[in-house]
Formats: sequence, C-alpha cells, structure tokens
Amino acid sequence: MQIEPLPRQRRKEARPAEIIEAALLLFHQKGYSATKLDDIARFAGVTKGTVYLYFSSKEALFKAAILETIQPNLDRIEEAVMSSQASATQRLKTAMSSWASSMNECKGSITKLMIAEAGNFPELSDFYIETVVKRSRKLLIHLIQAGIDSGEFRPIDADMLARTIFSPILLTSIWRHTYAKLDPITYSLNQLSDFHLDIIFNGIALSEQS
Amino acid sequence: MQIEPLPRQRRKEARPAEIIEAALLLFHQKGYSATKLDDIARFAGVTKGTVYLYFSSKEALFKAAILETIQPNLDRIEEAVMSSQASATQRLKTAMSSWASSMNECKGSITKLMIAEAGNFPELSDFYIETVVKRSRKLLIHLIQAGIDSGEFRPIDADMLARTIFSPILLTSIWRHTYAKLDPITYSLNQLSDFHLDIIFNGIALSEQS
DNA sequence: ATTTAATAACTAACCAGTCAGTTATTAAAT
DNA sequence: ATTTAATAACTGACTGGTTAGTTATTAAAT
Repeated sequence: MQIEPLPRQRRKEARPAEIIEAALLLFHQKGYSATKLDDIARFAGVTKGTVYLYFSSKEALFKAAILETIQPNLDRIEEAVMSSQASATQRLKTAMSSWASSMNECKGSITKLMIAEAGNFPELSDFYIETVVKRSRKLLIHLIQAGIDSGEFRPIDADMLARTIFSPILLTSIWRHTYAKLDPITYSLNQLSDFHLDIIFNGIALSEQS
Repeated sequence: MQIEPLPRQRRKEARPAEIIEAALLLFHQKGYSATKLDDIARFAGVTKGTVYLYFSSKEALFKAAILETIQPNLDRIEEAVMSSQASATQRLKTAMSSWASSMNECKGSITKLMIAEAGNFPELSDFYIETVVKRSRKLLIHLIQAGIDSGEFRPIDADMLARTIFSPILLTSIWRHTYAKLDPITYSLNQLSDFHLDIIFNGIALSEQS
C-alpha cells in the first residue's frame, strides 16, 4: 500500500498557523528534542522545506508556537477582572474561573512545555516568567490584598496564598495534558477551582482545631 | 592548555550510583533527548564505554535513574503515617510534612522528569502513576475520610481534596527545580505545606461568605 | 601471569538544514 | 477564450554534523 501524495496547494496565509498548531501538538507530546521537523511538516500537510519558508529554524518555530499561543490570552483576563467593582471574594472567584477556562484550551500545554524545556531556552523562559507568570501573580496578590484591606480576609501572606490558590488548576492542567489516559481526572478545572476557593474561604474544620 | 586525564580507577561498586546521579542531574536539567551520553559519562568521571558496562542503553539508564530514586522513599512515609494513632488532622499534617521534606531532595526532580518525558516512556509512566501517584493519593484519601468519619472535617469530596492538598507542594517543587533563578521561592516546601493546611482547616474568611 | 574494569577510537544511523527542481497560480499577449 | 510567459509556493533528495552504541586495546588489581 502506497501513500498517495495529496495534490499540491498554494496557501501562503494558512500555512504558518497550521505548522504552529502541528508543532505545538508534537512538542507537547514528545518534547522539543524528540520531535522531528519531518513529523511536524507531515502533520501540517506540507514537507520540511515548506516549514523553512516560514520559520528560520526549529528553535524559531518553537518560540513562535509559544508566543502566538500565549499572546492572545494575556490581556483578556486582566481587563475583565480589574474592571469589576464587586467584592474581593467575588473578584477572586471570577479571576480564577477565567483562568480555569483558559487553561482548558491551550495554556496547560504551554505551561508543561515551558517547564520541560526551560533549561534549553533560558531567554524564552525569562520572557514567560516575566510576562505571563509574574503578571498573573501580581493580579492575584492585588485581589488578595484588597480582601485583607476590606476586612473580608484575615491578614495572611498574599504572595504565598497567590501561589497556593493557583497551584491546583495549574498542576491539574499539566497533569491532564500528561496523564490523561493513565490517571484521568473526572471533574473540570472550573469545578476544581470552585472547590478549592470554597475551602480557602471557609476551611473544612467543623470545630476549632488550629 | 590540555586537560590532564585522571589516572584510571577500578571501582566496580561505586560506578552505577555515580552514573545514575549524573544522569538524573543532566536529564533533569536538559531533558532526556537533549542529554548526551558522553556528557553523563564525563560528569560521572568515566567514559561512555564504562556507562555501557553497567547499563544496556540510554533508555535503561533513564529507567534505572527513575526507579532507584523513587524506590527508597516509597515505603518510608506510608509506614510512618499509618502507624500513628493521632487525630486525622494531626496525621494529615505529619504526612504532608514528610512529603514536603522528601520533595526537597529528589522527588521534585523525578516529578518534573516524568511529566516532561511521559509521552516518550508510556510503560514507565504507567508504573509511576500506579506505584507512586495512586498509592500516595490513596493514603491521603484514607486520612481525609478518617477525618470526615470522626467528625473533624465537614463532608467533602476526598479525592478532590487529596489532589488539591498535594498540588501546591508538587507544583512548587517542580517550579523550584525549573525556575530557581528566574522566579525564586523564598520559603520552604514545609512552610508552604503548613500554610496551605492551616487554610484548608480554617479558611481565610473573617465573616461567613459562602 | 591472568583477569577484567575502563578507555578511546570507531561505526552507523539519524536528523536539522539546504537547494535545485517542480508545479500551481497569475497575468500578459494573442 | 486560449495560449504563453513569469512568478513564487512547494517539494524531496542530499549533506554535514552529531550521537547512541561497539570493540580493540590498555592498565589496574590480584
């Protein structure tokens, strides 16, 4: 059985996005080094030569894939949350809900990729940490501090709490992208986030324990 | 300037452990594919040929590194926690403290490695999930259920809570092993775990919100 | 002297990146 | 309308560097 090559097509506009999508999928599945450019090209329905028409190197393709995916999500959440006039509690819930939703699509994949390849792309890691991670954390810390100031929350280390609040959905997102078959997670990131926030606000103890 | 080769030594017993240690460090830093066997060998103070005296392939070395590192930690915690007669609250604190400590040494590195390479080593991932992850989670769920049964905790989804409780130290451990310089975390895993558990038990709300 | 741990030079395969050639598409000319 | 010429998107065979794995040789240890 012979694979019949599809008829050649010229689609200059669609190629880069298709190649990036293929690259993201394979990088995520196998890691950067283990992913062959031939595979990416085949997956995108082109040949390796075409990839090099649009991206100067494998590394450039990797960086483009990361940036193109993150960029669109960056501003949306921040604006949605900062414009609200509700209580800190409510705004925290809204923010986490937005994050949980966006993680479902692509961000989890990116997070995993960045962790796996951080050692090989230090400059890209730097960009990611500064532009995505610290910016997100700053937003969370702001909301937590607002809650403390308004008397909604007891005084507490806001940086520590921000990291704590984020951890479950971030790790679960990575987890689901990694061990979907071996360790399936039945509930959604939104459910998990709601569950965690409810506990954070109210605790689980029936009587006082300290 | 010429590098003077060290005098040859015959240390049959020490070699495997040294090679595994070097491999773990480099796999963790650069990922499996990007790590060269020559580098591992040089780091371990031997040459590539010597590596092949003790490990049949790069993949075998990778698996050995994972297993040798996990195995010793596996039984210790479970026994320490299960033998206790204290309250569920106290046992949960003890268990998480033990986990946090063990993560500091090596487990964080393993967790990150497994996530990064899961796609390339499905059988190893299966072993890891079944032997390490599910076993740990089962222990946590057991303690949580004991707390619910004893009236210490309000009724709650134990599986969800187990994942939630674990997330911060797991993610922070991965994070620290990945972004130590770019996004340093000032407090210890034990501090973070204590902080999170305190909130889980008591919440942060000053007045009732729900 | 014999054994064997360790070496270092070697091989074979793989893969990122190149480029000469092919074909789809556009448009000018008839 | 049809043919023809020009353009540029796309291909796939090739190459050079790299690296997992092998083996003939060396030297440490008994």
